[in-house]
Amino acid sequence: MNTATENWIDRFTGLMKLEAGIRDRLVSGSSVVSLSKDTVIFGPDKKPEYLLLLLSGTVRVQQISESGREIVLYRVYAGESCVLTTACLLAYEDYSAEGIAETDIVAAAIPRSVFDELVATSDTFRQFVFSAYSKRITDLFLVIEEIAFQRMDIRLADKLLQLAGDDDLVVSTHQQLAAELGTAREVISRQLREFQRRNWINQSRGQIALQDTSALKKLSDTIV
Amino acid sequence: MNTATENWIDRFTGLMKLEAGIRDRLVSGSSVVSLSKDTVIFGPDKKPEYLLLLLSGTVRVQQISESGREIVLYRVYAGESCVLTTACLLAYEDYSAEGIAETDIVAAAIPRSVFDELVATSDTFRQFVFSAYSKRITDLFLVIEEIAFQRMDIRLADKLLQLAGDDDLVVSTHQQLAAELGTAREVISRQLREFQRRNWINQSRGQIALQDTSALKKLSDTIV
DNA sequence: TGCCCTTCAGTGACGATGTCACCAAAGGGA
DNA sequence: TCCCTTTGGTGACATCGTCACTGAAGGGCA
Repeated sequence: MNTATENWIDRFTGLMKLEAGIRDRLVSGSSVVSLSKDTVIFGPDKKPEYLLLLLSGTVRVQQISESGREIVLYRVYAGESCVLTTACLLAYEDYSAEGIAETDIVAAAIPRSVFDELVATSDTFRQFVFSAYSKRITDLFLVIEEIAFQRMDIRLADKLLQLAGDDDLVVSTHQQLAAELGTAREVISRQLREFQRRNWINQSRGQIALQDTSALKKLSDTIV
Repeated sequence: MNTATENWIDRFTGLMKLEAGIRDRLVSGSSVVSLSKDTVIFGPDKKPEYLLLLLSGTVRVQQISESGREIVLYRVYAGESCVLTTACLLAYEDYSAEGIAETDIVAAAIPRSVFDELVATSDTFRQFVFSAYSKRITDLFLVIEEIAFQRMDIRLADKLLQLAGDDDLVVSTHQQLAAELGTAREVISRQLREFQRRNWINQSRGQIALQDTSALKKLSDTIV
């Protein structure tokens, strides 16, 4: 194990202050794993056995309804933990959500037993875990509020800005954007056509170039 | 403290097997409180300071958007815990949800420090807490799926059956039902008129008598 | 008892969103 | 080059959300 992976703990702000003994236990009790893009990390047919702390890459957590429609619940970025899987570890009932590696990822995998031990012995670790829960649950509340009350044009403008890289380019099909927002492709196509008409974006097959991010930002900040 | 309140722990299936010492600590470190109907237990302006274990009554957890529209996220019933407030205790950021006593309630209140201590020292208690998290999070996933993908008539039929007492009577205004489902009063009024036309219900001011629960049940079981 | 006032429910019109059926264009592979 | 899959476009229509307004029900009070 090289220095880089030994020091992965420092990438997590909540863990930097971990007591030395606990820190060693965390390193010795976990392993650094690599997973390739599109790997299903957990899902209805795949119970998670580890708590993942993401060192690089992103994980997309989404839900698929019986009718086949999808919605993205949240994303886990590097430096964050896939903490809701700990709830899933206990498997109160079937988890209808699934987590997918959106890129190639590297993560520290903590087995259930070590997780348990650390929660019991370290205040700092416990604080880290509950704080991560808090963030996720708050995210879910925001998703509910958005779906229930927000207009689709505002949600789409917001999502485009979120997904755009530094080059103001969103690489995604209309269908994928529809799944992000839990709506139908046609709705996305219509909205994008309107954005295009206003010269806010420039569409081409499978990607959208943002031309006027300030206009999109203004729309996404609209309070209805 | 009388026998009834000393033995409240037995009302929680997850706590019945608690180790004797832990059990004593839980009883001595917490207090049984009574709160009257409509008390705001936690909310944007009121951080929770205790984990509540509900002995009797129900708590409604809802969210209010900036535009004033409401949606009910979930309910906590007797024998369950208001566990998401533990995440709120750490207050990652502002909690936009609020918890309201829907009836007069009696609950065991566990201070943060005791909660922390118990999570650290008892496997059983820790299991209880994470299991409760799991249930709540699963509930939130179901709410998201419903809002995003389910037809309103199906959701309303389902909600009427949930809210009806043994006498098949739902005491609620159209406005309150709209808040339950995160929609507008007019939508509820129109749906109820349709249910009435089919003789499934009988409306009067502020209450709805269910006439044909099997028809409502059949509708609510519809898979789209 | 009669009046007032608040709350609750009904309604039409219309815009926004979701669904369905179908078509057309783009691009990759044989 | 030709197919075939993926992607995106479109009209028609149903459902849902919003707005403005009306009227009915019931409680309080003189």
